[in-house]
Amino acid sequence: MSEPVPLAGRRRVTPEQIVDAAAALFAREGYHAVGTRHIADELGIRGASLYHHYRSKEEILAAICRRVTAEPVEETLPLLDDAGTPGTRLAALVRAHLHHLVRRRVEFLVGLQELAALTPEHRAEVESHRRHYQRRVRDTVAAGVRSGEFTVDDPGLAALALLDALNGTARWLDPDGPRSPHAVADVYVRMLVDGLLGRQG
Amino acid sequence: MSEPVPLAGRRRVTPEQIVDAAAALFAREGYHAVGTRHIADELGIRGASLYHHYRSKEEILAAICRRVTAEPVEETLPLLDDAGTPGTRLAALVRAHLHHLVRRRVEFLVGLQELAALTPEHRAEVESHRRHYQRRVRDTVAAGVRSGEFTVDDPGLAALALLDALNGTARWLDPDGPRSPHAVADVYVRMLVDGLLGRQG
DNA sequence: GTCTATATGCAGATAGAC
DNA sequence: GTCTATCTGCATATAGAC
Repeated sequence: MSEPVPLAGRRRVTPEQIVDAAAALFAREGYHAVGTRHIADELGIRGASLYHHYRSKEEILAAICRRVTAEPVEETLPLLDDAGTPGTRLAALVRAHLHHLVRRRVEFLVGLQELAALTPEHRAEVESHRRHYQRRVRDTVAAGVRSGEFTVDDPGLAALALLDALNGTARWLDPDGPRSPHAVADVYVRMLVDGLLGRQG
Repeated sequence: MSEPVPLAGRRRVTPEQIVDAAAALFAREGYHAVGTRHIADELGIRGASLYHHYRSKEEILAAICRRVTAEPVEETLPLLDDAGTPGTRLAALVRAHLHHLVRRRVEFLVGLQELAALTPEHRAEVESHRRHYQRRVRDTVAAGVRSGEFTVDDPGLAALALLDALNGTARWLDPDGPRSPHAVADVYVRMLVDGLLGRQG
């Protein structure tokens, strides 16, 4: 998130600040509803100045999406290679996944909703990362089924349901709300790993 | 869905056909990415002719959203008033909810993603229906907890997780794919009602 | 109920000064 | 690295003929 963005005044901006400001606007109003001038206003610069940092508005969107698809693969997925049973490893993934969703909430919403606005190349990149993530979760669920730790019928569907439940939190989980993300994570581990996946013991 | 829409040629259209065509386009490309001419092209009429049926593009969007928020409240929610335990009633709701998602798939995706494009009045209407639906599910979960049928810690979070898992299917469930919606519903009832909610017995 | 023609405004993007 | 000025095109919506 870098730092808070001023509302007006002439200044120098970084590519990071542009991505932050654009992500917040895209998440709230939608990519196509937000003009380049709108992004620039938020940063206190003129629309033309954006093009010194990015070659097009779509490149800004792609930067947002890249941030939010590469990170989980690089930072969260390795938890599935740690020691422990599939159940303990997936419990760790659930917590880390929710942590990531809170940290990158607006970027995540943009990446989820604005896929259609990406060029085919950029979209393919995002979808490839997402499929990879989903496949690793599914394989871990399947390992737990084989070892007898889980009791689901279809590891593929279970992985989809688990990830959809996790990702859905981005729409309503408020870090400053009554339920802290940490408390939600505790409940979700029980509901999803113990409940949905049917962890025994 | 009424009937298939021709690709070109001069014809008379109904408000239903406009909504169908617009919903498909909005779901695929996003509300703001689709022009009124684009919708008209799909129907084989001119852009101006749309304004005989709807006063604005946003009214078309509102009609799509109304269709997909009123229906579940009127058709699916009554299942929670039937006889049976909270578990059997929620199992029926899961099946009906998935059935609705398949039948109104594109409209549902639009209603989920384009809330920000609605006028405040139309958005309030949609959100009110949605909150009502969620509240009824939560209350039924809570009833099951009180009766000892379910074992979740937080009925509110459980309802959210359950609905997020259900709604997520709209993004990937393909009626013509390898898993039939009916088969998916069977698995989801087991995972969500027996698993996530911890139904005993 | 659809058409042609058009009003009006803003979109993304570029050129070149400072 | 940001600015002013501007290009070009398409957006939503309306007026009035058929």
